[in-house]
Amino acid sequence: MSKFPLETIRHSVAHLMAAAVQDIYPDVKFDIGPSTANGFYYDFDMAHRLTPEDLKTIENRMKKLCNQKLAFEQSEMSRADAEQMLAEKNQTFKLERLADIPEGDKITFYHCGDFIDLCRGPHVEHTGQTGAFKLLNIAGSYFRGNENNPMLQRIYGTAFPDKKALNDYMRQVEEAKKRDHRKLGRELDLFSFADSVGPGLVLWHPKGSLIRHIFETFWKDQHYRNGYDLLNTPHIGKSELWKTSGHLDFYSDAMYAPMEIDNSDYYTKPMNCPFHIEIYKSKMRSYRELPLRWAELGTVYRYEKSGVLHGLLRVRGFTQDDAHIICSAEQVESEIAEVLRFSLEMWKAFGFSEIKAYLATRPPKAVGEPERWATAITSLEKAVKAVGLTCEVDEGGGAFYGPKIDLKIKDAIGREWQTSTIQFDFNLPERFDMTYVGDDGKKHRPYMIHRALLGSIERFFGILVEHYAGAFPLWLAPVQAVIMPITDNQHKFAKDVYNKMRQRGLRVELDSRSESIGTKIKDARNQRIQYMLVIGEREVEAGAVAVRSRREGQLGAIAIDDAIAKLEEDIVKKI
RNA sequence: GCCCACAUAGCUCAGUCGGUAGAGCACUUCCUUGGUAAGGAAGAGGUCACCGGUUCAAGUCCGGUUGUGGGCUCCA
Repeated sequence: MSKFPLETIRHSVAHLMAAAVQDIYPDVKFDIGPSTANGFYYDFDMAHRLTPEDLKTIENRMKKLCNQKLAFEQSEMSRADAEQMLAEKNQTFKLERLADIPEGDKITFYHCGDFIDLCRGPHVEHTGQTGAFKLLNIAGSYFRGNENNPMLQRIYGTAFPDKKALNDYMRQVEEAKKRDHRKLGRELDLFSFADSVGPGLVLWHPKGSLIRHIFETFWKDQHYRNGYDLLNTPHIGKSELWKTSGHLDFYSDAMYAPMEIDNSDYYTKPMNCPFHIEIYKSKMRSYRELPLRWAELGTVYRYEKSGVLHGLLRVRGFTQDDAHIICSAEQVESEIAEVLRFSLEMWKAFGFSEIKAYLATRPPKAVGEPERWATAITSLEKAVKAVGLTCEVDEGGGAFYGPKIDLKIKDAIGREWQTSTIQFDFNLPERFDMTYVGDDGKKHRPYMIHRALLGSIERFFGILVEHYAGAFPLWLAPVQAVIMPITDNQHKFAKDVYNKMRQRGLRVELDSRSESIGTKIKDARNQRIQYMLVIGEREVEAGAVAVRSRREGQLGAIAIDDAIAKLEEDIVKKI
């Protein structure tokens, strides 16, 4: 064990890496090199374009510096001296960073061999104490994260107190790679993309479509039971609709170009809200109708920048599990609480129970009366407390049109995903002049809440694949059982079992290939099939199947009806 | 969109110094009829992402385009 905190080790290794880079590329200009949740990085600017092979070279140089046990020494400097030194070294990025340090704060440098860095520390004592480290990859990164600034070269790495901890981490990274939904999507034949169709446009294969169908049906059913009504709206709408909604003014960069039909411009929808609002406006509304809870699995298209597309997690055509709640001021609080309760219930059904809330409040530039914001934020806070969620507050982080709560869920290997969002909208009710008649006979402006629980079906599906590592619980599995006759003599019996199970609505396959039972088992395992039903001479005689379960292993011969009952029980229990 | 890398059979990948394409798995056919993670043989499968350039000759070198990956930025 090291006597230094992990962040100190990682930050020191970042310096060590910078020292090695300076040795090899003397013209390098430095930006910053902090520790991160999983390691560290350092940003450089230099003439040489780094390649993956360079990482080995840099790593070797780092190891040499480790052996020299060079001390990390702190020194303090006046602002003027610091400026002069950095200017002499032509460290322009460091000069800007120096200017960020508030007047009156101490200005400290750390020396390590020939490398000097503006840094508040702390560091380990010498380069022999830097633990076990590894450089991982090279990336581009804008100075200060601003795309108008020059792009720097970033090297990511990680470090741990000892070799074992590093190896454990690398194994965990491997595990995450094994679960990658893009890899599993191909192996399990769930979905694909085609160059000829276009980037970010998902092709759902039969098995992926089946899983999707199963949870969409569940979603619709749950919504109906929980007081929602279901809507269907078109995929395109006229420009005047998007002008009224403000999308053309504020969001057109992310919209697909219009198509002209009968002298009107039609746009594919980037959001469902305007259509739901038009349904609201199709007749005069009374306070007696409120709250309205309208849900739709609405497919939208957005022009996401090419560099951000990522498997199913970031696409250009996707289906939001959208809903809009239109209600009066008095109803806001209970409606929000109900949405949160419903979200948690939904996530639990899909095997997620660790959930955190993030509340975002009024930004400097915002629409809507301050009292409305205050009401909304108070009701969000109360609702989070009522369901017992831990909550972080992002002051001023809300959208200009209203405050929001986002939920983050933790998956099977501890990664957090931002999924559900519950947002107030003080903008669209104004723009579309939504009203209802109150008990006073006067027109009132309703509150409008957007919410998506799963986020997008595509993204949710990707998360689900990685959460279960492709081994879906029985109620979601596209294939619940494979029936495997050992020889051709059992084919007729196997076919009967297959028909019987299929008639019961079980999703079964019959593997009648002329392959060994070992091969059939191997293939079914690779497909993450939960139940393998082997039929040999003995089973035919007994009217049974030899059950092998993904979770429970060999269960021996079980009578057909009992096996069916067992599967049906698992489906109900959602395991 | 920006930086860097990559693109060879359905998949995973070889392909040396520029000389006209390879393996394993998958697929098809035949043999095999077996007891819980790979039985055997044969066959078919390629505009080496696309467009252009250099060259007697390009999968290989150069430029562009498209797509993918790792990041950045973005996600009112």
